[in-house]
Amino acid sequence: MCGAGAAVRQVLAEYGWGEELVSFRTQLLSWFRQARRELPWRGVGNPYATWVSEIMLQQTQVVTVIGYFERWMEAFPTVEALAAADEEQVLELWSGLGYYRRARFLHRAARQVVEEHQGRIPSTVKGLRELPGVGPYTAGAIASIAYGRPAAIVDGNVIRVLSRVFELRGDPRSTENHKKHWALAEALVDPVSPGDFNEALMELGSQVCTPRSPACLICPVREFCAGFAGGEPEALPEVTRRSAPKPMRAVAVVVWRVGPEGRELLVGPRQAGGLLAGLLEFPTVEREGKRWPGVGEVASMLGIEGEPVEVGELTHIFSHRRLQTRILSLELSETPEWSDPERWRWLREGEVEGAAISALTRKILRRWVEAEVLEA
DNA sequence: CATCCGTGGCG
DNA sequence: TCGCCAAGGAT
Repeated sequence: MCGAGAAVRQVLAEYGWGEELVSFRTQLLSWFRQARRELPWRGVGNPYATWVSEIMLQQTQVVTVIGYFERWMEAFPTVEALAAADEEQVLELWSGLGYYRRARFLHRAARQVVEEHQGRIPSTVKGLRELPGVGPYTAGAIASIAYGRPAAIVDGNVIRVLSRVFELRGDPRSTENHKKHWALAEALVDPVSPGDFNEALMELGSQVCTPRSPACLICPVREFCAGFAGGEPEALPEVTRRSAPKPMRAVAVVVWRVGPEGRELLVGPRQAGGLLAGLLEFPTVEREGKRWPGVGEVASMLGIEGEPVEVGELTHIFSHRRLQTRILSLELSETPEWSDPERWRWLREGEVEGAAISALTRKILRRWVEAEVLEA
C-alpha cells in the first residue's frame, strides 16, 4: 500500500476507526447523490464558475449567492471578461453581497490568471493559493470540485460535522483542533470522487447536521457519529462567544439638486482600506463610540452651507460594528465650490440603486425617497 | 494569533 | 431585540 493510505489509517485509528472509512464514504456519497440541490454552479464543468461561486460563498449562504452568481456570470462569462472589466463595474455586481474585498481580490486574481497563466485557472492547491482571496478552503474546493483532485476542505459545515462525528471538544479555531480537522478531512476525502465527497460533507452540514437542532434521525452517517452516540450532538462544536459589535455614530446628508432629467444625488467613494472601502456613499461623517458628529462637520467637509432637513435615523449592524446613522436631506439650488471637488459626483436618482453602494447606503436611499415622496 | 471585513435570516 | 451563524482570507 502507499504511504498516504497508511497515514490515513493512522489518523483515523486514533479515533477507533478501521473499516468504517469505506462505509462512511459510500453512505455519504449515496445520500448526496439523491439529496443534492440543483445549483447554478453545480455540474457546469467550468473552473471559472466554480471559482466565482466559491468566493461568493465565503461566509455567505447559498440562497443569497444564487442571484449574484447568475448576474455575475451574465456580465463576466469568462475570466478574460472579468479581467477586462473596471473595478467600479465589478463592485456594482457585488453591491449588497458584503465583504467587498472578495470582489477586488477576485478581479485582481482574474488579471493575474490572464497575464501569468494564459487564462487557465490553476488546478493544484499550491497554484490556486497563489491567487489573492484563495485560502486553504477555497483552493481545496476548486481543486476537488472543478478538477477532481483529492484535496481536502474544512469550512464551517465540515468543522461542525467532524466535531460531532469524532466528538472533538474545545474551541474548533484553536491551533490544535484546527490541525485535527484538516487531518481528518484529508483522511476522509474520497480519492475517486473528491469533489462530490466535499460537497456532500458541506451539504450534510447545511441540510442535516445543522447548528441548533441536527436531524440525526435522517442522517446517513449517524451510525459513525460519536456525538450522536453521546446524546448531545447539538452541544458540538464548542464555539466561543463572539464579542458584541462596538457602537458607532454617523450623520449622512443626501445632497440633491434638480437637473434636466430630474433629481440628482451627490455621492463619493469611501476611503480605501477600511469598512466598505471604495464603495460610493452619500457625504457622511462617522465616528467610533456613542457621541453624534455635529451637522456642521458634514457641511464643512463638503464646503457648503444650507439648512438640512432631518429625514430619519436607522441602525445598521456590521460584523463587528453597530452603526446608528442620522439621515439629513439638503437641496442645493446652485452648485457650490466644493472643498474637495475631485471626490464628489452627481448621479441621477434612478442610477443610485444600481451603483457600487453598500446595503447601508441603499437603506439610506430608500428612507430618503420615502421622506421626499411624503413631502412632495 | 486576534482582529478586521457585510449581510440577511432565524429562533 | 438580540445573538448566532453562513461554502473564509488577509494582515
